[in-house]
Amino acid sequence: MLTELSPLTRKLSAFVALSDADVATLTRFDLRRRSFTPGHQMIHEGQSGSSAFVLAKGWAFSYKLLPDGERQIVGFHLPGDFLGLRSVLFRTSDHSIEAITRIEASEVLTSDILKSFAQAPRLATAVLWAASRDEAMVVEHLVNLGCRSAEERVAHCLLELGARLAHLELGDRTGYDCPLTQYHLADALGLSAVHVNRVLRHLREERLVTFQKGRVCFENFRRLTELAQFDEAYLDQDGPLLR
Amino acid sequence: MLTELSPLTRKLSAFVALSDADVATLTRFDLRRRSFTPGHQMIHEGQSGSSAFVLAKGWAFSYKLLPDGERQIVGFHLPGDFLGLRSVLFRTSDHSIEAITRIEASEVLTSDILKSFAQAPRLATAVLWAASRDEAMVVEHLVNLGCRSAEERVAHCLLELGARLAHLELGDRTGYDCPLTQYHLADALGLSAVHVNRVLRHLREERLVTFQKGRVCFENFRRLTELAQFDEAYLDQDGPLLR
DNA sequence: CGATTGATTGATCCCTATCAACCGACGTGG
DNA sequence: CCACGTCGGTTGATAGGGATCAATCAATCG
Repeated sequence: MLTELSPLTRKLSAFVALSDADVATLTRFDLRRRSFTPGHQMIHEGQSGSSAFVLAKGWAFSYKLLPDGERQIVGFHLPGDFLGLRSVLFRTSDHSIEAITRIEASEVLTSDILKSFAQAPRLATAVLWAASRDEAMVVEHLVNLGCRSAEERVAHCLLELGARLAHLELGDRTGYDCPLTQYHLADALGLSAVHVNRVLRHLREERLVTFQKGRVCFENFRRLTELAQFDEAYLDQDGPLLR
Repeated sequence: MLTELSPLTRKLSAFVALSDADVATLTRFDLRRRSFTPGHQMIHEGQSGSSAFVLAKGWAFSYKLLPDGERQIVGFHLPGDFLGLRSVLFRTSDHSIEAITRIEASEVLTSDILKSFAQAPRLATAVLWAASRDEAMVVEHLVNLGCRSAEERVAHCLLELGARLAHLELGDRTGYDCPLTQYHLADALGLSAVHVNRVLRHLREERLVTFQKGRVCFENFRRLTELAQFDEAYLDQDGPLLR
């Protein structure tokens, strides 16, 4: 059965045991299927009245631009992720989201979300949980920038993506396909692209990871995890709180 | 009337128009009043079964510790803030919270929260909104570390605290009382305490801000805002989405 | 085929960490 | 009441990590 559920349903089920009615409501989130080409701006900072999306296939990233042109990538988004929830709750979006690969996603209207909360309180809890999990990822990202060296940051980022993809069965401990450029990594990690390149070379020379031609290969998962002080606790919370 | 409402109620009212029943439910969050002394650990990372708090008076901060002893301060908390919501939703806390000043707070049990969601769906939406606002602050913090220089970071941090305190009428454009040490700033901004000191001296010499003896004084609010590229949009969202 | 995008490497510079020392304020205990 | 330890703030000297500037190269593409 699980294979027939949408990625979002699967994700939320990990938190609360959803009733059939809840699942039905969620299923309604999955109509209005759309697809986007690489580079498409799905959500614009400052835009009001934008809707949210549930990512079904492909990679995206959310970011903020500063007046001086600097770009900070806040996070990368993978299938199952809820995109632009904040843009809907606040009426005007405080960040932008861009497609990296070709993307398939379901558009979710503000009214869908608010109505479903009124009808299905368990679902509201589940969405709050999912939002909290996203916040936990941003927090870990913050720790990454605040406490770690360039090398540790790159390692941590590659490991986090690996762990998230593994949950989706899109990768394993040997590696995964990764459509990011070194510029993406640089803007996510607060480094220059030139330095990201050097760091990747060093990690390769140390036989820890390689990231070439769209593929990340873990050469020494153990040592890499130690180097990055990577602890995936923040990614998979232990089972349903609400039964 | 507003003055009789708890800080949390006031905050959530800014988003959804709460019914009397909702307000009553929230009022129940405000029993179990407790107080803590400076330095008290209100929430421990890794601890399970901890409860959440609504901060009524005083300052606190949440942080994460890395295995190597580095500390990243994730955010500072002011009256009205919901502390440890994530610790409750995930069963085990992924961060710690420590009191900076003497604190008064109301303890909120997990069961209170979950029950209230079932009874008052609007309230669930309001809490989700509040959580999203917190996430927006973490995101801005991330941008701070990723894109700004030491000087800009310090300026931005002092401005953000000023704006938040102004909303609470605990400060204005001239300045505010600030119980932070330079070590707090350092750990929040990914800098060394020594460097924070130098930056503060420089900002003082440039007649932009002073931070001495527990008081922040804005000397040139305009120029400081420009320097920090500070835009308070992420702090106050425009009025109720749900009426 | 020229143009663009992403990866790569080298040289140089500067911002910030680190180490070290010192000061004043405060609290505590002999 | 003074000695002492601690904590927060301050300043100086030095070192290093990462930015910046510049050039080259491979792959892709209209």
